[in-house]
Amino acid sequence: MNSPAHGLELWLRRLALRTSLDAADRRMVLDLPGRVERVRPNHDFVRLGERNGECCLIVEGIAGRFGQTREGLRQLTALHIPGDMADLHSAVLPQAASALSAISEVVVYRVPHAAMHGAVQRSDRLARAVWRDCTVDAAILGEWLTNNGRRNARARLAHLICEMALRFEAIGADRCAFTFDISQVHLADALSLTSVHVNRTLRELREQGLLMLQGRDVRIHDWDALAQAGDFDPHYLHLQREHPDTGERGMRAASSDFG
Amino acid sequence: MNSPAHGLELWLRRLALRTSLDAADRRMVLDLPGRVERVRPNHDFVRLGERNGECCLIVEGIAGRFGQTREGLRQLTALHIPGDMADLHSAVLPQAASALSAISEVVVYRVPHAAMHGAVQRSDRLARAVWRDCTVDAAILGEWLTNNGRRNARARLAHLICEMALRFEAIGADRCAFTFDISQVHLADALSLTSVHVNRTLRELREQGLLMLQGRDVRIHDWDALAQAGDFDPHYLHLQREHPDTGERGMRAASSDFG
DNA sequence: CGCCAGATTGAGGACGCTCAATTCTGGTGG
DNA sequence: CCACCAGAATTGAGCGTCCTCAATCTGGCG
Repeated sequence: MNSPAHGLELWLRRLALRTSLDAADRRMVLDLPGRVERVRPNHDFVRLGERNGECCLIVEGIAGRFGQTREGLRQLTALHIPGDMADLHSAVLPQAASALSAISEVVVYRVPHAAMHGAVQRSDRLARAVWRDCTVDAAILGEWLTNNGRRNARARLAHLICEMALRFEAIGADRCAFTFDISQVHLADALSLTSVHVNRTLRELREQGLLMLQGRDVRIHDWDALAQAGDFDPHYLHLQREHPDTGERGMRAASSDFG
Repeated sequence: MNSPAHGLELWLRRLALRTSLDAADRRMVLDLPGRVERVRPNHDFVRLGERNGECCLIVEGIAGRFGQTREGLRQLTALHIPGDMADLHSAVLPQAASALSAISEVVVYRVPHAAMHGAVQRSDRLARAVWRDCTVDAAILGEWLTNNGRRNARARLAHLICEMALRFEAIGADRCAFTFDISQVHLADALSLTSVHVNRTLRELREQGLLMLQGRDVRIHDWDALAQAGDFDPHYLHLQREHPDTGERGMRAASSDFG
């Protein structure tokens, strides 16, 4: 349904969130060339170790970055939704250290590195915004490490759902009722759990009246309780235009007036 | 012992690993202004949520980036050694999403963001190298997530030791005999384990003749076996000047002729 | 000599895993 | 319209890795 143009708009909106870009900057982003590609679920569109010459903008669907052990155990190290430039870092580090794979049916828009570098060289503001976007991905990664390493299954799952809710909200969805096209196996890969345990934990959250996840649809019944259960502080997502410059964080277990 | 100048040299060497920087670029890096600060073990030098105006180059000692849960459980999301620009990303995202803390006695060199931006604006090559350095940190973070999420304690510990060995080697140490000034509590924080379990696992590796970790000194007796035990593939560290452009990775369980 | 942080060891418990069977769901073709 | 199928979700039973809670030991230092 979504077009590459819409994907670029979503990305631009995020870039512009904390940097003031002028009309020329915006044009450059929206005019980024590329080619559209449709990827079936569970198919890689960036293979491990391959040197690739494009950044992949997610236009539609959910994509994941996978790490893997010798024994074949998989770990999702990132989940990407429309408007995410999934391997922006490949612009400066073309040798992929992890694979990108479609989780649902995905549409990507492949933007040549050369075009990306061209845009970034022509505008310092844009360069900074792009670099920052990379940095936000790293901040999310750090939060995932803390989440998976130091919280139990229930909190972990709640935390991930909260994160995805806010990220979907930022691209126009309803925070408490959105489509999240992912299987329990993939949730397990993201959370360093097994799908069996994800299933039981999901049931627990459902029975406690916090959320429902049926088929592709998430419905959050009690945002505050879910954020509390997930020990969720949305700061790391850097979704707000401006931070209250108080030095206070104070948004632990984000209350529902966030945003 | 180390001077800020030496720290900057180490950092520059890494920047220059994959980008050809000219004399002017090198000068700009080596002339980066800043102020030296000594930090005692277990003291934060970048506090959570505080907006800070400098990037911290580690000149001496070991520093760590910490995440934390509501209950106070801590997770190390990065370990930094001399020559690391520990919070380079703060140049574009000043609101710290995690704290930086000294693990051993640490000397940092605080470089004002303004100086960093100035250098980066004056040279596209430098801009790209700096952005890439940020990206390598993210690649390491991703590997940590996979490591902690999908490997058992023994492999996890072996993997981390291998990583640190190569990173120390890159700044002049001996891969198989180096000083790693860190407590078992901090190792546990890095590996998402408890210190008790780190202790037992360390003993196991010692009894199997793989390594010795006494006091601050690591001695690796059998590199190949340790890399095998840790399922260690050094690619993600991006320490080599050039990658064999074959598309083959082939360095799983890095053999000792790496580097 | 006393103190303290860190390392070490023991015993018991729990959270999440493994293996396996069963049910549900949506899509396909007859 | 139904039979069929594959993939996903669900549930059960038993188990193991790692955690918790101590207690003890060690080495450096005032």
